Amino acid sequence: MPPLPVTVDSVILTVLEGTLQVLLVRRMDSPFVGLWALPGGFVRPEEPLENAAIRELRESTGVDEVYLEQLYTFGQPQRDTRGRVVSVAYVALLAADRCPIKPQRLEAEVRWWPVYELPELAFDHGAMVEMSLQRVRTKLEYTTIGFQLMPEAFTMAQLQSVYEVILDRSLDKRNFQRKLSLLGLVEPTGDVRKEGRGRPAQVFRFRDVDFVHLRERGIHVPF
Amino acid sequence: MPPLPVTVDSVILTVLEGTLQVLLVRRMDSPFVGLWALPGGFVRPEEPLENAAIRELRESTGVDEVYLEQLYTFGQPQRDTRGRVVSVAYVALLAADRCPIKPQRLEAEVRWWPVYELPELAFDHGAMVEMSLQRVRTKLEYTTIGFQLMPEAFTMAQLQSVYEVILDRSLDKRNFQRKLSLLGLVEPTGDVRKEGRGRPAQVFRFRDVDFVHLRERGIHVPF
DNA sequence: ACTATATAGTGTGTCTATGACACAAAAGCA
DNA sequence: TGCTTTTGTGTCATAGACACACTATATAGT
Repeated sequence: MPPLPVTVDSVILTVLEGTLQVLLVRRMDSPFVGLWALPGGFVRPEEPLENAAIRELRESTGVDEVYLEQLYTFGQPQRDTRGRVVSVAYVALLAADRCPIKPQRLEAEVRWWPVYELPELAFDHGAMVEMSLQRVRTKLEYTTIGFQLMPEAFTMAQLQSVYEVILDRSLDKRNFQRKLSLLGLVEPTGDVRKEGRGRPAQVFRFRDVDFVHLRERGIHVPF
Repeated sequence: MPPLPVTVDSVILTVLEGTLQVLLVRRMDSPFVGLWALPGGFVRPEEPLENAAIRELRESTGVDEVYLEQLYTFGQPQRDTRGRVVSVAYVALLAADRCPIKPQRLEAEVRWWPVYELPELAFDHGAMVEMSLQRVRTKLEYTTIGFQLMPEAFTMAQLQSVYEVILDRSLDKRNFQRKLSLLGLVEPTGDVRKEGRGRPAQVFRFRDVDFVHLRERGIHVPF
């Protein structure tokens, strides 16, 4: 049976400027020249799939050591107009403060796009982004992946805002905090943070909590 | 970039004789000659991945039109000793009464194996089965995939037994029925079924309920 | 310094879901 | 007829979910 070209494509998400954003690169080659696409590329002969995703991630963002999860494999014969290519899609979550790519000008070749205002995407990359959003929203409810998007130290308001941005709805402050302290996932560092006006906020960090425990404890995190 | 051979492998599950069983085929060729493996094969050049899974399913069981879901893509370079092969794994759920393959003698080349008493498996197929069990157990809690394993008409005891077999624990009869009727997923056909001794049981069928509703309604089905 | 404004922090009450639990009804069999 | 097997049914106690409003502490402007 003839072998098939295999690529990886990564949906790299971050929360920046109060919205969920995805990293896109502008295509320089045919097909879809000039359109925006997910960063990705061919898998090398002796390279594990995940390593390929990590490599592409490093090439496009300069970062590794991020949360990375396989999303789905897209294999429709017509998804690439040049010929059949099978693509294994990954989702990566990146804390904004660890990311060297700044919110950029519209002319740039690599930039963050708010997921609710995406341009037309090449290939089936729109479907990949859609699926990644569903996955992240769902996992936000029974895992701690949300933490991947936070800096080491943060305030409750920041954390809640990340949840709200991803879930695309507002949450009740008191219920949010109650739940979180009930879970014992965070602890105060002792510091407070003054950000312009308003009462200073306590600063928290994450405690090392086993990722899996949440589901085992039957805990649901949409507040 | 050199292309890679791509295969699909299917974890085909059913509930038979009171246990969850998976369909395995005995390997005739190298490597792993004589070991048991998941049914699978190479993806054809113009064939969508899912179609390849359906084709293999039909070839090994004689059935199509089953619940089929992509599980994960396995791409470690060393997973096949002959050379690198990327495998897209699928999970299929098959109602026992729709399946022509009967529980078979040990010598057969294709047979059901109880998932808790598996032989050594070829390649990384053991990991695939493990992952499929986790997936199915999880989805049992917030979707209606369990229904895929039932015949059209069934009793409450049968339905509960399927849930118990998959979750590998016993459930409370009253709580199970309360939840189920609360969800409005089943309706009595009006018939009763006499099975040997004991009071006859009401027969139910599934109502057409949108698959997605369960999660939207925040419903949890572990009883 | 006083006031206006902005943000942080905190508790209660209601409702619904969950889980534990036991006995009567209807059939077959001896 | 009575013994066995399987079905069918309700309550209560507990925990989690959700809705909801005011006080505390800082800055900015006058």
